[in-house]
Amino acid sequence: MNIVEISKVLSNKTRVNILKWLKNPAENFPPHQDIDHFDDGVCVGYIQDKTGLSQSTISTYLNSMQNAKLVIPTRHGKWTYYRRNEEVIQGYVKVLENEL
Amino acid sequence: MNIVEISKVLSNKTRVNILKWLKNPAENFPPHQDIDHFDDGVCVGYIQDKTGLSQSTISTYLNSMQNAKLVIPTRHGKWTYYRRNEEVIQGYVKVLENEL
DNA sequence: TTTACATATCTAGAATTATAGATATGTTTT
DNA sequence: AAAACATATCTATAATTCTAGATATGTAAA
Repeated sequence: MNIVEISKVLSNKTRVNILKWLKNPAENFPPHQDIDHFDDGVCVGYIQDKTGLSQSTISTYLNSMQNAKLVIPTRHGKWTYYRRNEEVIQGYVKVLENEL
Repeated sequence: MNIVEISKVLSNKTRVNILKWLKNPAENFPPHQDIDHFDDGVCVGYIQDKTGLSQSTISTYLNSMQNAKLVIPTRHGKWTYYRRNEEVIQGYVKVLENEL
């Protein structure tokens, strides 16, 4: 749980939005075809479409979010699905509450 | 209350430390001479000494923290004292709790 | 009213982050 | 096995942040 590293992730509007969108995938993304639920999160392509940024940029963003343990990737066939890591996200808020 | 702007402040170890130190000035800084309490916070010089960074850097940091409304400056003679803005700090944690 | 002092602002170079095109990797389909 | 597809990584440039020295401003002391 690294305040500085997580704050760096949150210091970008798009990355904050991605986290928010992932709270409610069904509301923010089209349904997946190969998988009829969002249990493992949302595929990179949908996230990219929603942001309008390039594929490599979004992949880089998701990688930094994964390094900070804010999201968890799961591979299904050729897709990678990302979902929130609620434990870490809530833990971060708690740490701020206590330490900040 | 801007998540991105405040996160930028928190994405630097020194700035996070300054906020933490200001929670308990009497424990983290020497007593002031012109003022015998810490009601208005801590003067820039003490903060600078504690960090070991240059005067201009600390002044810049404090300015960014003030812009984000995380700290409140008060001038006494030739000194400027900075204290935490608890309302905004707690408010930020609440916003994260709800929105993130 | 100079001088000294505390802090703020200006300026500039170094370091980091943002962003995307090109390419690589792994998977599925044909 | 080749082609198509989704994502990751590499490479490079633009933009931003970091940091400090120099300078300016405001206040107090001599």
